[in-house]
Amino acid sequence: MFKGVFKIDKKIIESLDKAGYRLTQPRKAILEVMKENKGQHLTAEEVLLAARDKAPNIGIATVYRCLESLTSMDILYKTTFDEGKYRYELSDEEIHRHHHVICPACGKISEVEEDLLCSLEQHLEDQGYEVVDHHLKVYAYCPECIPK
Amino acid sequence: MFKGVFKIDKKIIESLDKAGYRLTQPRKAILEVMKENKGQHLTAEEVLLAARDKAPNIGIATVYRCLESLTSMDILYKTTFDEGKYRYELSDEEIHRHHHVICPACGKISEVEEDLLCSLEQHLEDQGYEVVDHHLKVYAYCPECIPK
DNA sequence: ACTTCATATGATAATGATTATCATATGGTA
DNA sequence: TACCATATGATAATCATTATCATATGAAGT
Ligand SMILES: [Mn+2]
Ligand SMILES: [Mn+2]
Ligand SMILES: [Zn+2]
Ligand SMILES: [Zn+2]
Repeated sequence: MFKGVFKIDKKIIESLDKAGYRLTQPRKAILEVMKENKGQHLTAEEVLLAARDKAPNIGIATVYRCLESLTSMDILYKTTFDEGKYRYELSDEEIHRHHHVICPACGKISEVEEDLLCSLEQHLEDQGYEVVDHHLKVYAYCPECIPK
Repeated sequence: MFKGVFKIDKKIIESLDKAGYRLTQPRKAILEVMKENKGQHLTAEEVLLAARDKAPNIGIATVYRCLESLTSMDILYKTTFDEGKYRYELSDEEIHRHHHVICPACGKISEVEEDLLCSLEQHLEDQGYEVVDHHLKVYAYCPECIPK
């Protein structure tokens, strides 16, 4: 098993191990970057720049590959705010993915931790679906931007 | 005002006129294509191919421009199913945008017309937000794909 | 119908994000 | 410490979308 690992959650280390991934320098750097930026939504380019402080030779291809595999094991969330590129953030601990509220005026992104989709999910289950995940973006003027 | 226009909803024609857009052959072709494919989600490329039957010389740049302006006046919805490209469909008549249910097994996309986000929207309004729109994708095994 | 001209178009180049390739490096195991 | 499958970094390739620009075309007015 991996040794000499600090800064990174044991649970994540175990997931990597279980999936047969090595804990390489680039992966360690990226995981640290994502942890240090909890609550933010970073592009691959932003991750690359931040990760270079920890692993100076890391390349963009590695960043993409790593973000992709971490996403596939639910360690990261991959989202888009319709800018033509993806953004990544550390997954929630809980089962339910949080929602995003985007202000059309100032562009600020807020998070909604509450699920509040029960009626929708119940509706689907009544029809024989089995819900596994969801992505909800709400466009809403934030309190500071409400047009008077 | 425009004359000799069949096949396209009067409401849409009026929106175009109000916004100062001309009713050109390419725009007519694209609107017809979108209407003929109601309920489907088309890529720019797919729209191009279908529109060529009606306007043989239409180019991809025009398709992108047109889809963009129609989206900006809410005649079309622009969505993505995380394939690295956008898809377009004719807007709903009602105020509320429908939701998408994507089956992780077969990839089928179903639509949910019911809103069912009342509690979520109420929650936001209680905090001073003013909701204007939302995009909801639910990932759910469809009845045919429920793993036994 | 004919003229006008601002808007729209089509061909094509440019951009930007992501993915593929491949020779080299490295992590975990024995 | 040696081994070798996995991972990496440099770089080219791909693919969707946007920008450019010379030409065409709608709507309005005659
Ligand atoms: Mn978030
Ligand atoms: Mn739809
Ligand atoms: Zn705001
Ligand atoms: Zn299915």
